[in-house]
Amino acid sequence: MPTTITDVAARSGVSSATVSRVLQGSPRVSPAALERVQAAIAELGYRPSGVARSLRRQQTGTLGLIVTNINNPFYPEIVRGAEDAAQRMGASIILCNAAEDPEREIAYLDLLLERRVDGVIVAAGGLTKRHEDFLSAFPSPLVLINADLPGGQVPAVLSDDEAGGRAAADHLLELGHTRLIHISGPAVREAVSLRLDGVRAAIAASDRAVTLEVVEGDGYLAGGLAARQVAERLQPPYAIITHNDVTAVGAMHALFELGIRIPDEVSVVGFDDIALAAFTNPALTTVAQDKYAMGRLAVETIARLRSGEAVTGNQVLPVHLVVRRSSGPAR
Amino acid sequence: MPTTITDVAARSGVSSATVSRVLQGSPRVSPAALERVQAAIAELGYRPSGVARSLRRQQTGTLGLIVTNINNPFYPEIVRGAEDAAQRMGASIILCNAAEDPEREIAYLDLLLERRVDGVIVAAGGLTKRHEDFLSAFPSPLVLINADLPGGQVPAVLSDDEAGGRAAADHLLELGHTRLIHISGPAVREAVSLRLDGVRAAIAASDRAVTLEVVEGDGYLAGGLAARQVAERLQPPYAIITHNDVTAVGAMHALFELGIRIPDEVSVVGFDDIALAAFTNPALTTVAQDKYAMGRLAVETIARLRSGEAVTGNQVLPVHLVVRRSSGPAR
DNA sequence: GTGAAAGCGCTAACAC
DNA sequence: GTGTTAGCGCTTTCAC
Repeated sequence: MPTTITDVAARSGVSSATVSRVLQGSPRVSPAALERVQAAIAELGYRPSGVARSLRRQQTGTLGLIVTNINNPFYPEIVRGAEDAAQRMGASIILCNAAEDPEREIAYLDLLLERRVDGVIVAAGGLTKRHEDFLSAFPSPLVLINADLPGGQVPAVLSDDEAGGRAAADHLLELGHTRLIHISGPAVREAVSLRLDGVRAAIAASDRAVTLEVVEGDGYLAGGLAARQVAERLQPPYAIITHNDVTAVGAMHALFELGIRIPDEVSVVGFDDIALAAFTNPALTTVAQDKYAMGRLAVETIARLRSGEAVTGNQVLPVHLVVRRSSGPAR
Repeated sequence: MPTTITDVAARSGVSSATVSRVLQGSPRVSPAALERVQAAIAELGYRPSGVARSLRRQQTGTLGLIVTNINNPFYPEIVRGAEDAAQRMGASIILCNAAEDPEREIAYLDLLLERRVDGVIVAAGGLTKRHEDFLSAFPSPLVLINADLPGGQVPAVLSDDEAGGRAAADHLLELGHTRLIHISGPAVREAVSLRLDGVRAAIAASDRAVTLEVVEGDGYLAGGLAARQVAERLQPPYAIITHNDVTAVGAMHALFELGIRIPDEVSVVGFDDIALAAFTNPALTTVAQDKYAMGRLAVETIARLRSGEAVTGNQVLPVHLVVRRSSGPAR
C-alpha cells in the first residue's frame, strides 16, 4: 500500500488540506508547516495518487494518441511532436498502437473514453464507416491526423497531399520522364487518392504526352515489391512514384534484385521523408511532410478545444520536395 | 459531464449496487433487472469511469512501458509483443518514449508511479547510476528488457548477446575473413560489450590469425557512417560487424557512396533483424532477436510478480543468424 | 436478489 | 493560515 495524504498529514501534525495546499504550491501555507510537510513527504516517500486526483478534479492530464501502426517509421516523429507539446502543457500521452487493425482502433477509442482522457488524437489514415459514426459522436475533444471526416466537424491536421503528388510528378517531368508508375497505398486512405490527384494534375498541366500507370500497394515494404512485375514487362527509362517511403524502399529492393540501376535506368520518388530516406542506396528523393509539427499541432488543437474554442475544419501543412539520388534524367 | 452509475440506476429503477453487479457480470441479478439496466446503459450511452473504478479497486489495469527511443525500429516489435500479452490479461499499455533522454526516462518512471500503474517495463539498454538507485527501490512490479541491474534483484528479459556476437563472427570467419571491424553502440549499453565479447570469443577459438578493430558508433544511422573512415584507409577484403541493423544501414550507405561493392569487396553483418533488414540493398545478414517474445515475456513476468511470485534473475532468449546477401567470401 | 452505506485518496469550498 | 467537511464515481460488505 502506498502512503496517502492522510499519512503525511499525521506525520507532520497538520490536516490533509494543508498537505494538499503544499502539493499544489499554494502560497497560503506558513513556512513552518511547509517545511514539516515537505520533510514528511520525503521521509515517507509519498507520491500523490493521480487516480484520486483525477477523480476529484474531473480531468486526468492524459491525452490518448492512437496510431495505425507504430512499425511505420512515419509515426514516431508524430509521437515525438505530440509528446513534446503535451509535456509543455503538463499532460502525458497514452500511446495506442492499433497495429493496422480497425477493430483494435475502436477498442482503444473505447478504452480511452473509459480512462477519461482529456482528449484523443487519431493518426489513422484510413477511416471506415464504423469509425465515422463512432468518431462523429465522440464525447471528448478529438483531433484527426492525416484523415478527415465528412462535414469537417472534427478538426484535422493534414499534409498537402495533392501538392506533394504534384511536386513529385513535376520533378520527374522536368527530368524528361514520360512514363510514370504510381505504386499507391491501400485505397481506404484518403491521402492515397489525393497524392494521385496531384500526380494527375501535374501531368495534365504538362505539354508532353505522358502515360501514367497505377499499381495498388499496401503502404508497406511488401507493397513496393509490385515494382518487380512492372520491371519485368517495361523497358527503361521510366519513373516510379510511391505512396510513401517505405513502399519506395520495397520498390528499390525489387529493382535491385533484378539488376536494374537507379537512377540510371529507373527513377524512384517516395513520400514522407522518413529518417531512413537519406540512407537508402541510392538516397531517396522524396516529398517531405512535417511530421513533428503535425503531432504538435494536434495536441495544441486539443488544448484549444478544451479551452472552449470551437475549432473545426482542416489545418493543412505544406510539404516540400527533397531531391536526392534516386531520381535522374530519363535516357 | 459523462453519465454516472447513479444516472443509470435512477433510469432503470434499481440501486447503483445492482448496476454495478450488472457491470461485473455478477450472477446475482434477476433477469428483469438485468434487462432494464442494460437498456438504460444503452440509452444513456453510459461508460463506467475507469478512474473511479481504479481508485476503488486499488488497481488500474494499466502497465507502463518505457522505451529508449521509438524511432529505433527495434522497439516497435517489443511494443507489439507487450500489447498483445497485456490485452490477453485485460490490461492496457501506457507507452512512454524517452527519446534517448535519461532524465525523461526517470520523469516517466515517476509519472507512471503517480498514475498507479500495475507494473512497469523498461526497455532501455543503457542504465545510469541514477537509474540503478531509482529502479532498485522501485515500489511497483518492474521488469527490464535488454538491461540488467547488479544483484539480479530486478527481473530482466535479455537476448543472448554474447552468442549473437559469436555467431556473427563465426559466420565471417568461415567465409575466410581475417580482418574484422566492429562498429559498436554507445558504451553505456551492456549489450554492446557482450556482443563484442562474443566476437572476441569467436576469434579466440579460431585457428587463424584474425585482426579486430573496434570503432565506436551511436547505435543509429549516423554511427554507421564511421564505416567511411574505415573504408578510406583499408583495402578490401574485410568485414564489418555492427552493433545493430540501423548502424549497418548507415555503414552500407557510406560504403555505397564510396563505390565499394557489398559483399564482393566488403561484408556487413548486423544485429536485431528489423523488418527492413530483408529489404536493404543488398539484403542484410544479421543476428535475429525475438523481439516480440521479449515484449510478451516481460508482460507475463509482471503478471507473475503481481500474483506474488518472487521472480528474480535474467531470462535469456536465444538468437539466431540469418544469412542474406550482405556477407560473402573474402577474396 | 437487492439496497444502504462506507470508503478508496484527493481537492475545494467554507468556516474560523 | 488552517481545519472540517462534502463529494468525485465506483465497488463491496452487510443486512434483509
